[in-house]
Amino acid sequence: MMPADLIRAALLDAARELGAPATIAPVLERPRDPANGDWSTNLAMMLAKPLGEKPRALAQKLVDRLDLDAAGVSKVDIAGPGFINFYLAVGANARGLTTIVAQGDAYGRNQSGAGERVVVEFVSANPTGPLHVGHGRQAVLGDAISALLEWAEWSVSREYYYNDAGVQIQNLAASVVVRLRELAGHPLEFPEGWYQGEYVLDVARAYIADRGARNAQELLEREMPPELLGSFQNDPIALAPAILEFVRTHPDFVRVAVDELRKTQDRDLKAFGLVFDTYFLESSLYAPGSARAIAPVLGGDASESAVDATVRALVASGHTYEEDGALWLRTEEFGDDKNRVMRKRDGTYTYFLPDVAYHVSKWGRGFTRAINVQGTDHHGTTARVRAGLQALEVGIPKGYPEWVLHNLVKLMKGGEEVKFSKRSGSIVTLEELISEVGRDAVRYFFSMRKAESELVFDIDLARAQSEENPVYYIQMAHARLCGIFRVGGIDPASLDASNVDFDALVEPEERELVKALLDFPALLAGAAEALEPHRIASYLLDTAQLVHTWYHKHHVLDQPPAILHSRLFLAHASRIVLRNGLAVLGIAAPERM
RNA sequence: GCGCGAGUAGCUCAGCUGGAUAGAGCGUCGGCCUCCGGAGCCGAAGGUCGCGGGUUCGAAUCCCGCCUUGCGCACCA
Repeated sequence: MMPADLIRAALLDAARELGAPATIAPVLERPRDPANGDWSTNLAMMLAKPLGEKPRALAQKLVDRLDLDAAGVSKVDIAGPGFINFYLAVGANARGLTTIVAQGDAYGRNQSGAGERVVVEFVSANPTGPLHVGHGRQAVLGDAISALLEWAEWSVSREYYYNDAGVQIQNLAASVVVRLRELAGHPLEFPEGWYQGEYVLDVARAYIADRGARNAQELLEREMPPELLGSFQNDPIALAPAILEFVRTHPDFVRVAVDELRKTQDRDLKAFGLVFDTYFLESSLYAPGSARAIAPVLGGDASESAVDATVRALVASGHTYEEDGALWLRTEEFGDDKNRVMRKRDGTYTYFLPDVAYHVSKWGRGFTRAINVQGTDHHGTTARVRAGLQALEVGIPKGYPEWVLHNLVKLMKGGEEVKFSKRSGSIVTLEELISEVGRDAVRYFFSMRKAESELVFDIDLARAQSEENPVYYIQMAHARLCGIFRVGGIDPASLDASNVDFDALVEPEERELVKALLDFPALLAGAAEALEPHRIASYLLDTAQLVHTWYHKHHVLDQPPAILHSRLFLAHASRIVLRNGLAVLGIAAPERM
C-alpha cells in the first residue's frame, strides 16, 4: 500500500468515529505549493456542515484520532479554512520508486477496463482524396485515446469507416473520366462539386493500367460511349449527366478509384505509424447477406442487407410513419430536435440510415462501448444516431455511442491562413506536414491540446522552432537520463532496490520529481476516463522540466555510494515514466539524440 | 432564431471535475558552459480568468442572464 492509501484509510476510520456517514470517501490531493505538504485533504470542510462543527475544530478532532505511523507521515498540520496537510518522511515517499522500477514498461497501467471490448472509430475520411492536416489531428487523437484505453485494460479495436457508397464517390469517379479525357488530349472543365486534385490524374493512370490499355485514348475509344469523348465540345454541363451515367453503370470503375485512394491513405497512415484493426466499408451495409452480423440483435432474415434489416426493425418497432411518400422515424421521441427521413420519396435511403445500421453492427459485433472521434461539424448527427439506436429498442444503452468531437485545425504559413479544400484541389496533406516537421512533432502538437479547442498550426513556426519544440525537450530529458547510464557504464537492469537508501533523496528537486513520477498512474487513469490525451502531453512536459532541473543541479556519477545508488534509481524510474508516457502518445523515446 | 463548443499573460494554450498566492511554452529583457549532453539551466517583466448577478467556508471551474466568436440546424453526404 502506498502512503496515500494508508492516510485515506486512517481518515475514514477517524471520520466514522466522529459519526460521519458511512458513504464518505476522503479525497487526497496534491497541494499546489509543496510547502503545504505532500498530501492534503478537505475532509474537515466537507464534514463541517453535516456534523455541525466548525471546520478547523473538526480538523483537530480528526487529527487527534489519526494513526499514521505506518504511512510514514512525519508531520500533520491544519491550515487555512480547515485543510489537513500531511508531510511524508523522505524515504516513505521515495520508496514508491520501487514500484516503478519493478513494473517497468507496465508502470501506469490499471485494470478499470477489465477486458471489456471497445471500438474506437476515427479518421474515417471519404476515399475521395489524400489525408489532410485535419485528418492528422483526428488520427493522433484517436490513436492516443485507443492507447489510453489499452493502458486501462480495455480490449480496443481501431476502426476506419469508409463512406464509399454516396454521391461523392460518383463525383470522384466522374472526375477521373475528366482526367482521362485530359490525358487523351480532350480537356474539359470540371463541373461544380467534382474533384480537381492532381491525385485524380494518378487514379486515371491506375485505371488505364488496370484495364490493360496502352493509353487514355485507347481506353476511351474502347470502353466509353462516343458522346463521352466529345473531343469537339467542351461543355461540362451538357456532358456531366452522361459521365455520371457511365460511372453509375460501371462499378469496376468506381472500385478502381476507391482502391487507389485507399492505397494513398494507407501510405499516409503508415508514415504515421498508425495501424487499424478494421476497415469498414459503408457499401458493405447494402450487400445482400450483410444483415447476418446484426441478425442476433435485430432478428429477421440474415440474407437481406443490413440497411434493409434496420429499416424493417425500425418499422416493426412502431416509431415510423409515412409522409409525402417518404418514410420517417420519430427520433423526437428519443431526444432529437426533429424527426428524420430514412427513405426518400425516390426510394433511396438517406445517410442517416446506414449510420444507424453501422452502429447496430458495432453493437452486434460485441462492442459494449463505442467511441467516435470526429470533427465538431458532426455534432448535429449525434442526437439522431443515438435516437435511431434507441428506437430499435434492443437494449443498446442511451449513451451509445460516445463522441469525442475535435475542433478544426487552422493552418498558418507565412503569417496567413492556408485555406484547404479538396474540391478546389488546394490541399495541405498530412504527408507534407509529416515530412516537414517530423512524425514525433506532429503527434505531439496534435495531442497537446484538448479536442474542443481550435488548433492553430503554424507551419513556419513548427519548422523554424523545431529545436525549441516541446517534443524534443521531452525526448532530450529521456536521452540525458540514458546518458548517465551510458557514461557510467551501468546497466539499469542491475539496480537493486534493496541496496538503495531512499532517505538520501532529500533535495527539493528530487522530492518534487519523485512525487510527479508517483502521480503518473492516477494521471493516466484520469486521462483514460476523460478520453483526454492532452493531459499526458502536459504531464510529460512538466515532468521533463523537473528532470532537466534536477539533472542540471545535482550530479549522479561523481557522488558517494549512498547518494549515487539512490540517484541512479531515481534516474531509472524517471526514464521509465517518460518512456511510458511517450509510448501512449505514439512518440519515440530515443536513448540518444 | 434554435442547438453544441470556445472566450485565461503580447501569441498559442494548460488549469487534475469546487480548494490555499491562477500556471507552462513561445516572444521580450537580464544572467550561467574546465562540470553525467548548453537540443540545457536560473531570474525578471507581463492577468478585471469576456461582462453582470447567484450558490458557499471557498468559484477560472457549478447555476441564471447578456456580449463576442466557431460549427451545426435537407427527402446532401
